[in-house]
Amino acid sequence: MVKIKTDTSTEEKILTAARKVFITNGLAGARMQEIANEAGINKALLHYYFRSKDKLFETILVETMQSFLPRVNAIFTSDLPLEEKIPAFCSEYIDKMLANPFIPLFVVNEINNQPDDFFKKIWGGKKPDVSILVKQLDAAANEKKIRPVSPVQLIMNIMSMCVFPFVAKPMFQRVIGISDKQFRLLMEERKKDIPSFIMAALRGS
Amino acid sequence: MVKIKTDTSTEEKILTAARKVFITNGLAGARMQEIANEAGINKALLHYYFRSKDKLFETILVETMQSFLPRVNAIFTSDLPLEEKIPAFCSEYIDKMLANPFIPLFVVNEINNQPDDFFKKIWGGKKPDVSILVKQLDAAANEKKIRPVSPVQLIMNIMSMCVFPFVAKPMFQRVIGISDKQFRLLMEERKKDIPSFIMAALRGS
DNA sequence: GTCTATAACTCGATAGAC
DNA sequence: GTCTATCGAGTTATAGAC
Repeated sequence: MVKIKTDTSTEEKILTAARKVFITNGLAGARMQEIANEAGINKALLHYYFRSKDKLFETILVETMQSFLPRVNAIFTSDLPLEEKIPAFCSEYIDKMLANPFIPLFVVNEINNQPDDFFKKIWGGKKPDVSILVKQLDAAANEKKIRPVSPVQLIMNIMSMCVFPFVAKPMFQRVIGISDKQFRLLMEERKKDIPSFIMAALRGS
Repeated sequence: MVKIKTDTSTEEKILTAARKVFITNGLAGARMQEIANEAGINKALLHYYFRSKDKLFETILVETMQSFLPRVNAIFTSDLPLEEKIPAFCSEYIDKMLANPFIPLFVVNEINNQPDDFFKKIWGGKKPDVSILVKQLDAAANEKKIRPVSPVQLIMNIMSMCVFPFVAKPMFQRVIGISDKQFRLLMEERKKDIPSFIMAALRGS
């Protein structure tokens, strides 16, 4: 009789615990002991399942990113018109981060610690294709639908407005004095506010 | 004869070294040995001047923020008109980060690790006053100079666009394929591009 | 104040019983 | 597969000579 894999297998318990600890503390800050406690097992078992701390970390990292990027990338490189693509992108991105609020900081740290390793693991050699967006912006500018705009600056602006509030959440919460719940509502609003802000900037003078 | 304090006193050497190591590696990633090497002294002296690693770190943190915030805050809470305030804010902010490119990531990590401690040390109880900006936006909207806009969303947008590119620099560099020098030029451009992007969004439909 | 030497401790990893 | 016990490398911190 084949053993049915359950969500509470030891391996799953370890992964769940490791996800939590690595994502909140980073690689250097995480402790194997803490992961073991969180999983309700002992340190030795961690090494039995995943040879080393580094290997366990890499597992979490790759798994996390692969749950995050594909859909966002698909929207970004699609041929949806700008007025649909930008809202779709923001909405998908913000939803993913609302569901996994610690990932942005985690990723930002990895990006800065081991950039080449990181992108090799995530993109596997080929990077996101921005050429479609560039063509769209050119075309829209030619038709006078928007003013001419640097694609690079635009990409930076969109990503910044979507991601940064999550990375700096504790600061914004203290400046404007809001709870976690209110923060979530604010981010929900931003799924619409960011696109309309951007479209206004693109059309404006 | 009174000893003149020079920039190369042992204490200064330690602070310079600690700044570099802590800012690039964070508290957990930093090694006292590395700081000692960087300063050209031995580990014992670090403890002689600053009792512990934590104390040394706190010194760096507070010093860093106090070199960073006052001018930015002054602009933010000034009564400059919007068309001047926003460019001044972006310009000052980006200049500071160009001069200290690792600070944004450093700060973002501190914000997330010990938010209450952090803001107590930095703001000492009172937080930045956003009321002036709120009034300015209201007034401008009443005079039909800009469309009505949520101050909170606007503040998030401005800060995000200024800070996030520094935090995610390695990613942007790889996506658009640029060197450190080109990145710097891009950020110089943004000192103008962000304000014009924002003003266009504020005026637009 | 500055150094060398080393104590005290943290933490990842392994050995070996069950 | 899972546990207890422990090793050993790496680090912070201190003792004590100069």
